[in-house]
Amino acid sequence: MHCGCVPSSYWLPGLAFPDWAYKAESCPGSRQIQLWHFILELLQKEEFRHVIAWQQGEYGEFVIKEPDEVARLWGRRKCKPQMNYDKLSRALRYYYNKRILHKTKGKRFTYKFNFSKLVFVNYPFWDMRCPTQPVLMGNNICRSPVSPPGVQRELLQNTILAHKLLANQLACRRMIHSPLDYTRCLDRKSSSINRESYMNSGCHIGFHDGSVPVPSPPTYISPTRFASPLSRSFPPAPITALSGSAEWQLGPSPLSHLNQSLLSLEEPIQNLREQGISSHLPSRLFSSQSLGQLPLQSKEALAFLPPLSELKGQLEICRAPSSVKLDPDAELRSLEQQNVHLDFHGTDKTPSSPHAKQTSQIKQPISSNKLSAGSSPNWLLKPT
DNA sequence: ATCGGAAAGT
DNA sequence: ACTTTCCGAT
Repeated sequence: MHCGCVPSSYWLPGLAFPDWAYKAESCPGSRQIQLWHFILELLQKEEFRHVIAWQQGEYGEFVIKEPDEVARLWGRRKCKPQMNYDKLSRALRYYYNKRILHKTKGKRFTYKFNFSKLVFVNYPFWDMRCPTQPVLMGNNICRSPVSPPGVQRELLQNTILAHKLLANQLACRRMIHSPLDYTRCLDRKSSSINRESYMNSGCHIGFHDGSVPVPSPPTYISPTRFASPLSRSFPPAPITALSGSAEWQLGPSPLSHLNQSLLSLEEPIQNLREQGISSHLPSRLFSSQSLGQLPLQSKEALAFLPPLSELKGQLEICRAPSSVKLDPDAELRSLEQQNVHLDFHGTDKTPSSPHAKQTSQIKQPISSNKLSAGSSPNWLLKPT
């Protein structure tokens, strides 16, 4: 990776890293690559399979097959010729407390990523096709016939966390910029976007089509409040509701945060429906109650988000003033009372009436539980 | 091999 | 902050 501070994220087939993860030594001002980025990078490349590889069957677990070689590669990258596995492993051990990695006890040179942490701060969209090799989801989110046999809990959790992240990002409308804005800011400094903060934001969301790397992701959501990849607190700050002028303070619990993020998503989604451009939108918001034994609060409600291809439009709508007022308390109560299930297939071909209240979306439970444990959810299928 | 304290480096 | 370096303990 060169280091001309290029706008694009670094795109490998299936995995994007934020730019700052690829700072080269000669690029002043940007960050050094971190070891776990480097590890992920190696894991992603075929040519290092014999050196380091994902452990089949255990999501996020990897084996360092040739410790000395990995250390050598790491030392080369960091210009530390004296690097060895003893030192490298010390660095890995520092990740334990940061919840980035943990050791798989009893297995030599085997570690495991805590992806649930990583995902929602850095990798918002993971493909669910390959349980052991996380892949960025993109435009194909609605195209691929994705129905992993027995979706692993962590993957599902990651996806949910990713949705949390995006929900929160959507809620932070003032932090969202279009790629157009960004292109402009590359050419001139007159843009309102601070380029440096953009580059350091650490969370560029983009597309890839599933088979070839996309040179330039068409959509960015950035900068985010999650500038630090390891920022402890999620969410770190109050979000701003999209709907009205009222600022919703985050409650103390993740549940209330999530509900608020969910609620703030409802209106833009509803608006999209009313404009008849909702082909990819979820027809329901759902709660993880329908998701089996996820290690999540059972009442956590989630928004099934549209593909990124519609995000921009959605964001435009986010900026539009709203006539509909949300009542957070009432919505929260409603969510708690209702066991709302997700209807994966039901495309809302018929746009809701322009005067429909968005509360109607979440007050209609779907009878079948389509994400019960053990089933093969096809919630990434494009509704046609 | 693995762990984690300590200190020093960037 | 994130290692790198060193090292005694397990």
